[in-house]
Amino acid sequence: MGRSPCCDESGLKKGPWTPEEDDKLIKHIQKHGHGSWRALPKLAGLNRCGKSCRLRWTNYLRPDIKRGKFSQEEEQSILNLHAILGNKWSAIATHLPGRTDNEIKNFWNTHLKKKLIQMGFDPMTHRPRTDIFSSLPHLIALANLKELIENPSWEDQAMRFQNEAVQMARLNQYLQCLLQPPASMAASFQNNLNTINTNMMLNTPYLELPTPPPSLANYNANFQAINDSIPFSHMPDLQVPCSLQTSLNRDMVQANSPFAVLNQGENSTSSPWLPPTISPTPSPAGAPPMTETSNTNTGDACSTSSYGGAPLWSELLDDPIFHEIA
DNA sequence: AAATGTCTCAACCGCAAGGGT
DNA sequence: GACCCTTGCGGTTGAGACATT
Repeated sequence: MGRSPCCDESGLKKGPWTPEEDDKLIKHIQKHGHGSWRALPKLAGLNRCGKSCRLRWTNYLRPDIKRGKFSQEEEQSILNLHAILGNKWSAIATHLPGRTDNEIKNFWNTHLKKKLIQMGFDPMTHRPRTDIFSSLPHLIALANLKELIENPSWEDQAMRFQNEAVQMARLNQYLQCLLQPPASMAASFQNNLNTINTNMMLNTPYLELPTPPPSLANYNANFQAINDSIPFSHMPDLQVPCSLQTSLNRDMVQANSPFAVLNQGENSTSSPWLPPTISPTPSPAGAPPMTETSNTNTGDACSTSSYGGAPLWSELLDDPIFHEIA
């Protein structure tokens, strides 16, 4: 495994290490320490560059390296630390005894990053992605709602999430239709989406929340099971059903909704995503929050009445265009 | 069973920081 | 201050393993 030699200008060997080379390196370091990495290869009788030796030692041969799968706790730690430190792999590694920065980086790139993306989170900021197309996972969750309600078994849900890619394509198509003329329909959809998101998020006594359909309790339990199966408890809102919509809206509310005042009243200084005492990595300047875009597009001023309306789950699901495509 | 696609992760590359002269 | 050398870090690559068709 590993990268193949790309050049051999200096006559030094590159590429995967043999057991003999490993043995030489280990014995030399055990006896003399690594000293100058540049000088080490000659002293150890290795036809390698010092850099290669250092990498092999620090990432693979060091005796205190813990190998094998990452535990749930380690995974959780990486997520938490990455939310604070960003791609500072060496800094993250210092908090995970026995794990190397390279190993953590690989684990992040192959597992954790994908998970976050699938759940609609920006892997760099750990915040919900706010442009409409990158929020498709949120919408997919909505698209799954009806079937989830009718089909509460875990196996079926798992199957459905595996088909996410197909549904994303369909939903994309659906959105394309909606965002084209007639503008009234697009505006209606966007308005519905805003309202759905807000209703799902604002678990607050200040608002009159819509009454959920009777089968929603099943749905909530199912969603909880899904959330429980994915170790993202560092994001507090993932503990509740419809977490994806919830988090999306938290962003929305914090940014510019009329309910920002309510939100600030509870926790005026710290981000809900990060520990309060540590400054997060600044988010890159990105697209404006969803509501800003949508409000501009639809002319909806985010009035209080629009947030206190009837439940709109069914309105989305009953949309004939959605069913025509899906 | 073979072909093809996808995933994993060890190892490489280039750059930057820090220290010495 | 300028230059050189060494070390460390983060991004990327690609062979091999594994899964799917």
